Amino acid sequence: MTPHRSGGTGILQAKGMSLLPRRFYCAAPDLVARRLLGKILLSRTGTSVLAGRIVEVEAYLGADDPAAHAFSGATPRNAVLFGHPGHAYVYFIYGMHSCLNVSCEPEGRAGCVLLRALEPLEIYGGEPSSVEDLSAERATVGEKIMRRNRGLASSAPARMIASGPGRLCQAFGIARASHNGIDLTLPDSQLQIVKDGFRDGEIVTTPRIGIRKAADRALRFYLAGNAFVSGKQELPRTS
DNA sequence: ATTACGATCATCT
DNA sequence: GATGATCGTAATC
Repeated sequence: MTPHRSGGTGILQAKGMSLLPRRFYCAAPDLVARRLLGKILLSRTGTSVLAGRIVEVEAYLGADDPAAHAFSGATPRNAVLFGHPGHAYVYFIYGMHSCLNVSCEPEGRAGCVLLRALEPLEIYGGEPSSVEDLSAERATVGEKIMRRNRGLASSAPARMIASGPGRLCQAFGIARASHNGIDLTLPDSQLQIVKDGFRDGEIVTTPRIGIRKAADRALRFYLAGNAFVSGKQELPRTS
């Protein structure tokens, strides 16, 4: 049983998860990016909890990274990047898509991590009273909501839910107007990142996707072999 | 299987 | 007025 290669939607115990503290984010973006792999993004609304394991990220630096929004200095749009670490930076792009970043570095220094893909998870709040309790209705609510948010049929493969920065925002209902600037480290925050007992396997490093400037820098990171990473599937070698 | 393009808008030149 | 940290569909090989 290799958790990072789990082929489908997993069940997650709410117990045993702990909220990442501010200091987790107070470091260079490439370090924070690697450390975020395997952690869990939570969106808690009044009636539901959406959860996804972070399986793909990109680091964006500050003044020395031409591909970063912070490269040309602070503007109203990117102000969050220059504030305290551990906050959500949400921007709108291509006229259609929202993207979610997590700010890092101490206040005054810009830098962030773009979340590029999640493996959808189900949160189970209490002790399961039976196996049936887990496998039936309650255990599929989160994915149902994500599919509905994405306009996906129940027959669509699960990797269509959140394998891409725009997709994961749509699945979680994340937009700039409602989520930009949220502090991810507060116990009552709608958006949080937590750790559980998950251990990463191998991490793959590649150049970042879809950028023209600084396209050679290897600042994209993902969990090797994970089926929920964006882009075309890596086919297993047969020879 | 791979490539091309349209949608659609906040931000910056 | 152009561009982009994208995605889904259509066209082409």
